[in-house]
Amino acid sequence: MPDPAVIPRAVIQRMSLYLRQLERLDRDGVETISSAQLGEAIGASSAQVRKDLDYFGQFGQRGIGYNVATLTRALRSILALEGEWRVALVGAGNIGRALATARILRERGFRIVALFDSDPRKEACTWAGLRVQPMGDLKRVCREQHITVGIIAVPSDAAQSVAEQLVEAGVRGILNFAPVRLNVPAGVEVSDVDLASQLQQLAFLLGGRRGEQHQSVIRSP
Amino acid sequence: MPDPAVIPRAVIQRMSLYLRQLERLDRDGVETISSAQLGEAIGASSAQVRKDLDYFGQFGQRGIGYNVATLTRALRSILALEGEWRVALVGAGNIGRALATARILRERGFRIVALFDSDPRKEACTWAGLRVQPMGDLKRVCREQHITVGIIAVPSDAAQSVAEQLVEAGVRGILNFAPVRLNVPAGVEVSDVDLASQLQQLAFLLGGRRGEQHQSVIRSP
DNA sequence: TAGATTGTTAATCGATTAACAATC
DNA sequence: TAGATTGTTAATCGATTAACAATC
Repeated sequence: MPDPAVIPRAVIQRMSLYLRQLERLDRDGVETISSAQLGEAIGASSAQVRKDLDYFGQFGQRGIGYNVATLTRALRSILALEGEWRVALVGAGNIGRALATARILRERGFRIVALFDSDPRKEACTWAGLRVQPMGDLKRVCREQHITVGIIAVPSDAAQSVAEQLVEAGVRGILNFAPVRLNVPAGVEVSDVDLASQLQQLAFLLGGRRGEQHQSVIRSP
Repeated sequence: MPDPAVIPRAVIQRMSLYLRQLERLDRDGVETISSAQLGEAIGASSAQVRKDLDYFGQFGQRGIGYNVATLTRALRSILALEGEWRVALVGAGNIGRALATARILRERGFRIVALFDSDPRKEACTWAGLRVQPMGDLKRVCREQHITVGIIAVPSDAAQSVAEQLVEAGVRGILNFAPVRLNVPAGVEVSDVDLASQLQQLAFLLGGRRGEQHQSVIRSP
């Protein structure tokens, strides 16, 4: 088992994918799975799976594989997903509404418990049973509600300020939809969702191909 | 200049971040930028910036730096962003509506030109001037409209089928919001948006810290 | 026992950083 | 010229894969 202090981001990312797969298997009543099968499901090699798990301990039985229920519980514990994370969502725009209404986050352990927007006209809105609150209340509400995760879904030029207010309010993890790099103090974690960047990467991979009529630039191979 | 056939995904990702920064600088009237400044802006080293650009050619002037306008145009061309990519959005749910209504994608070169949903009741809807169309029309419309990129915003169990229909309709790049791994033929590129996974990674990084009262699991250091 | 599969080390592969000659 | 900064190679670092003894 390697030094647990230095676990690569890529490993953590795969851990969450393993967990998702394991939860599915568990629901389907599968009892045992091998590293080869688990890897196959998420697009990794069996060696990769075993190495990843090795960062955290020994979970399998030689000759047999891994017990799905046991490993599921272990990964939930490792990823700190026992219990529920309480989330504040800032920005009552299109994305904000989609996230507040969607149940996928709740099902995976993240519960949005407060909405904020700087526009007073938005305060009339109630989404998924939550009233949109003014930014001035952010600090107090986050403290009262024991909120430790924030989602930033505001325009780019407001994002840094919102990040600072969230950190000031005790938030330690931020999911950021604004296409800017946030400056946060050490100990605060930021994860960016950058859809335009992802689409641009797709564009590169597709090269000049955009339908016969509209072809314009073709990368040399 | 290294072999251009094998460009790491990480390089492409940074290229799109460089471009975003350059577009901002260009708008602000900045004429020249060094690799150190450009790296600083996106959180990379100057060597990294120079190495990344080196995959595609020579764009700078020794002793001076890079001309912002020139480099911006070069990156747009490299990322195949001259002109507009035509996009089909499948799934008229929360996320679908947010994406259809948001203008950020359009501003960055991606135009949603058709919406689809399998639920006939959704066909009454018109978002951002686009009527929701039945899945049966997907193939015909994608062909007619020269659509080469698709966005999947449907429930997990429908995602693979939608992917297949999109590929069948000529789509070559897919942005996938469903938390499943899509199987697509070679030559089709998939980019996943997995918000729950991103939040779970944050949860791990935050360890057991979830507000004093609610602390439950703490990872050993 | 024989076959299967883990845990773990060593080898390989790839990506980042350091360094510096070229040159504006 | 002197200072700055690129383009590019070599050195370092880190992550993935291969291999295999341990063992169910």
